[in-house]
Amino acid sequence: MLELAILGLLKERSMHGYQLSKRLTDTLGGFWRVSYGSLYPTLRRLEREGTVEKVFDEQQVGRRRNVYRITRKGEEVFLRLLQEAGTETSEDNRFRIRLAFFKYLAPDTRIRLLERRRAYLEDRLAAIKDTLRARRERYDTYTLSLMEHGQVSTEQDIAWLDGLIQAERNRTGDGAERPRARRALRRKERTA
Amino acid sequence: MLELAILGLLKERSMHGYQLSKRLTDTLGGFWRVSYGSLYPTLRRLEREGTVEKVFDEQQVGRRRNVYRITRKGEEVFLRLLQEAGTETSEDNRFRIRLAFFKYLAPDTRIRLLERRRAYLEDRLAAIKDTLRARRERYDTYTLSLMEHGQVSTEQDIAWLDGLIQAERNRTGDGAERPRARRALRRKERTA
DNA sequence: CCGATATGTATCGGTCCGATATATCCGCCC
DNA sequence: GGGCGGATATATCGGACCGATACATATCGG
Repeated sequence: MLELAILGLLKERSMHGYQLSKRLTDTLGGFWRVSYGSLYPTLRRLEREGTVEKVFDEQQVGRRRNVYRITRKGEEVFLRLLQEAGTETSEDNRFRIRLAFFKYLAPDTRIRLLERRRAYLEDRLAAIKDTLRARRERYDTYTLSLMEHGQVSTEQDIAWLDGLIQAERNRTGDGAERPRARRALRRKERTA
Repeated sequence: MLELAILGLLKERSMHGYQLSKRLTDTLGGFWRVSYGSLYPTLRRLEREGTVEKVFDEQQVGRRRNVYRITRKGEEVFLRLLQEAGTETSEDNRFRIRLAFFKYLAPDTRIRLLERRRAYLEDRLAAIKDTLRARRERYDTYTLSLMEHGQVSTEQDIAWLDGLIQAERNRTGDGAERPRARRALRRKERTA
């Protein structure tokens, strides 16, 4: 995840670690605060792997800083990472990061990723509804409120995604192709 | 976090690892899927620390299972963990878990935690608004949509919290004490 | 000029994740 | 009855990421 974010930001312009952390914290609006304990080791790992490289600051005025630049290989890795989406818990944040770099993707890839995310959230929503329907009486007020809030939030996230998908379709001017109802991905059986 | 969740569930009734994971995944509605890679090692750690202990299944019919019971010390640790709230990123999930065990807290402690969480979200909201006001033109459509969605979601989370706080006040019948505007916690300067 | 704050890099221990291995039990269908 | 798929159950491994902290240097207000 961090790798994707770093490469994406360096694609815009070369930066050093501290700038990366600032930029990232801003964009994600507090949903993810990058930790130096992951950032600096990751930067060195990426350098070792050849996806980023140090920019030599000849004059070296002022404070010491390691400015990094993305390499050709890094660009390739970035585009590959950007397109593959998983179904893990951490995908919540990963999707946000992905979206922040959507401009680098082709419109149909964008739509594919948005619909994939939508299907995932539909799954989550169905799971919550199942639990609420089948075992509602088992939970206390607070847990219930938690689950109901989770349901509402998820519904609103889906609505937001629908807006993005619609905007994407309008942008391409492709209004003829009607969206098909997609089969849910990896539907979890919660009715055990 | 996992420690709090395990102790909380074991407080209700003794369980083995697999049951814990099921129960947890249900309650958190897909926002957090407990990994066995954390669950089993943590259970053993807790046993080592003496907050849980194995229940001896004398007959040992059927499949092998390790049933755990919470100890007296575990109860104490649980109540302590439940009350202390931080400001880390992981607090998003931690708060959800905390809320799931709110019934074990005194009403005024509940209100304190809810207001603390509210203040934290207000901070986050202010940070997002700051960024949007000061650097709106710097971001592309997708990043902007991301941040605006973050804003809306946070606002709705706050409204949800307000509902919970209000319900709590009504429950105690203490309608006389008017809520004071709380100073925000650790307000981040984003206007650099 | 001094102290507080911001900038900048680095490391440590620890928690948690995701994948995978292994084994047993149960229901079902042929 | 025999076998097969799926649910139950525990365990481990490498790695990602976190939170705290240390340690510098620059900047700015008073």
